[in-house]
Amino acid sequence: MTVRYNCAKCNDSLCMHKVPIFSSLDKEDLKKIMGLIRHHEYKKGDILVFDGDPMDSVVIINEGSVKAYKNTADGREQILYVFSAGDFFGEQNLFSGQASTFSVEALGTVKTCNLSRKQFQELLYRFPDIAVKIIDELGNRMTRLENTLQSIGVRNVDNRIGSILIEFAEKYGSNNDKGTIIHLPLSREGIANYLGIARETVSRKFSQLENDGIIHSLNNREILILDMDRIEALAGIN
Amino acid sequence: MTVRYNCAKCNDSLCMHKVPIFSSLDKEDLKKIMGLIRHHEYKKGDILVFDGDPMDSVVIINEGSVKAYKNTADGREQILYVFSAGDFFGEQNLFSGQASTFSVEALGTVKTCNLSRKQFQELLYRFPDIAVKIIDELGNRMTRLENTLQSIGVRNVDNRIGSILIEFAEKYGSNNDKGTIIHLPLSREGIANYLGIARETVSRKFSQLENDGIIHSLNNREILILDMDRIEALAGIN
DNA sequence: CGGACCATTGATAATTGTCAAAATTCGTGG
DNA sequence: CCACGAATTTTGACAATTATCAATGGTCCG
Repeated sequence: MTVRYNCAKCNDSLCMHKVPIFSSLDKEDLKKIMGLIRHHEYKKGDILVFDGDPMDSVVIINEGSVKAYKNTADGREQILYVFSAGDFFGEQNLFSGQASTFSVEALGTVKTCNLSRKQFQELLYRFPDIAVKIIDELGNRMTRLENTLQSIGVRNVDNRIGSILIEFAEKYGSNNDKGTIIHLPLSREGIANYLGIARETVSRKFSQLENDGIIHSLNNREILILDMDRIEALAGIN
Repeated sequence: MTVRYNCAKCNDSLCMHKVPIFSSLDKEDLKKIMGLIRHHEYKKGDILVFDGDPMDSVVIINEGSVKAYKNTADGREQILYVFSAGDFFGEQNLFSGQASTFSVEALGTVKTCNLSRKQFQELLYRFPDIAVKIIDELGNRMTRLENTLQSIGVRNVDNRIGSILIEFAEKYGSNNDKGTIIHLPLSREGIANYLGIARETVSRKFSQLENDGIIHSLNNREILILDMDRIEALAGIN
């Protein structure tokens, strides 16, 4: 289920390098930290953390992506974040030692770098810049969460669909002579659970966009954005 | 509109004392910080910060409460937080120097302690404990935001009404031989904008709860919870 | 006391959720 | 590489919920 592995890329400092919170450190310092890291590999569907589990380490995504979500008693799922390479989680409960407030599941093959809580704390005291970077990153994440909350709270379904397409285009899109191809990290159901709507509604809205010539669905995981301007209009000015 | 005032309570260190992020400092350090603080007073309806304004200071609520919210282009409002005494905001943009990502409005008479961004940064480097406290507090706030997101995303309106009553009971409630009296910080419209539903729906749900003998509305800003168990059942187990 | 503001109620319409079935896509094994 | 079964997605019909509009009633504060 979870596999320890030796990451060649990590050994030459590359993996940590692309993690923003460590970006201010020099090669020497990075090497020291490197020794503290435990690598793990997960495959699609593996659960990295269960909501309510004690968190004893900070997990940095090195490759692949994961969803962080909460379940209601009756089984409905709300996705809070989609984390990709360079993102981290588990820092919330770093000092209080509280249990995780969400579950985390691999959306495909995922490689992580794990630092124990204690080691991470020591780093914070040794390198004050890291603490500052973390506050900064938490601020960014909070801003994203606030935007999602606004989106679900007051914006209509068309707006939300538009917004998620723009978000995914920026994170998972590649340009092409026809438009932008997005490799979706989530299934239709995942998108629905991210936007707080029903799976079928996502299908219907996508079909409608396809009829209007705004997008073209290549397969279940890839869509081509033909008219980004109209997607932006759909999302509403943010 | 905004008044500078001299806070007797602050001068004997009490105001800072109840701010969690400064709680680890001793009296001497507190006194030094005290000198850096600028006090402001606002009255109901005053806007402390506009969404998009540059933020040059961290604001700590000393008395009263405020709402932090975002507006869509068509004027709909989503309330993100209700901050009360001891809470702070403006730290998100501390290092990046970014503009505020929400507006903040006084819900009644509000007194604040303001620290300039530069002064606050210096404090962080001088007292590493403060940085740790802030990361901790940001973690808490994020957890609250995640819960709100889940609530609006997947929980039905009854659940949300139950949840907000519990939240307000904890923060603004006082016990009584009949039950718990809540002094609501928000109007019906405010509650609606916090829960992502229409004003009229809040009225209807409250009326229904009153008919069922679960609550009793004393006036526009005070309700008496008669049966907390059934409120908890309404909210669903969290 | 009066006027402004806020809250409630009713009727209706619009949107989305739910359930069921068909169609498509995906992945595995031959 | 194809075929098959499983999983996912799409579509349709209908029901349920909530938003909206409009009018009335209540509350607060000078």
